[in-house]
Amino acid sequence: MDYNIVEKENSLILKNMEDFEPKHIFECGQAFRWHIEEDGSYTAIHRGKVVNVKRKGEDIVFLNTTRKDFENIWFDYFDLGRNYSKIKKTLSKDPILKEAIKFGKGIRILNQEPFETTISFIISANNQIPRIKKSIDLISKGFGEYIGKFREQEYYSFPTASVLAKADEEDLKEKYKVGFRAKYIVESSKIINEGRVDLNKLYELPSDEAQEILMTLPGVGPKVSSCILLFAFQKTDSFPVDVWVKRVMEYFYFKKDTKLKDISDFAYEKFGPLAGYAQQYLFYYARELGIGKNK
DNA sequence: GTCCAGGCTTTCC
DNA sequence: GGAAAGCCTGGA
Repeated sequence: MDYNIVEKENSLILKNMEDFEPKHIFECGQAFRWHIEEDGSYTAIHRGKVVNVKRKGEDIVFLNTTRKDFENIWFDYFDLGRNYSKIKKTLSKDPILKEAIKFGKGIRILNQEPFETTISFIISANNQIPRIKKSIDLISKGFGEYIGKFREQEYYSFPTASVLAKADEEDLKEKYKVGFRAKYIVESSKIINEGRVDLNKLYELPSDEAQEILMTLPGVGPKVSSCILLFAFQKTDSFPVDVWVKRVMEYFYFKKDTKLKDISDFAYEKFGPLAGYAQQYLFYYARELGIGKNK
């Protein structure tokens, strides 16, 4: 995408950023490692760096970073090489997506780290967002490395597979609040650490083959693997169906109770390689409006 | 092979 | 008391 970047003392400013809304990006459920500040800005952590982003009029302001880190890390993380106006234009041909996009027009799909994303979405199963965030923060603090402070808040990296492979299940369960998912976390970390599943290989594979491999990990089923594919591997044809997406799809498209597999098949037929983006707009829309909750 | 019920930790509403 | 970004197991 084309954008104008301006450097000031300790900040970078991206001028006229229409397709970038920090609230939409961080609160559309794709990421858990962010902190909302009192001024409404968001502080995120990725690849050992901490950045703060905020909308200011037509611009987006990045704090606590450098031009070099922006180019090497944040450009990719925020998916700035992609033209979201074009994606939204295509999806808006569908009247329901058109409405959904109005609510989440500043959504971008982040490119997150594979291992962290895998464990995070194992934790997400049958769980609630505040608690998911809490567990991930505790795990980072307990097993990760100290990175630095920003506005009195300390930030830690997410641990590696070799570290989590040695974690104690009872500890994870009780002190880190992951409950029954503890054994999935340790077992999956072991499998990845020993190279029985090579996450880096998944970038090159088509979505269905990559999904099959991910689903050999304990705690990883259809929904969790779809999230990992979409949020870490840029498999944008992946369409995770959670309770919210199920509700919103049934409410608008099917008008009846529908099986998860039928919903994701339908979405792939309808949206093809843009299915993943469609899912994010629909998810945000459904949650913001509480669609289908009282039926 | 597919489908489905029940169980799972704990928090939040 | 029920639901929560579901998965696993066992049985039909």
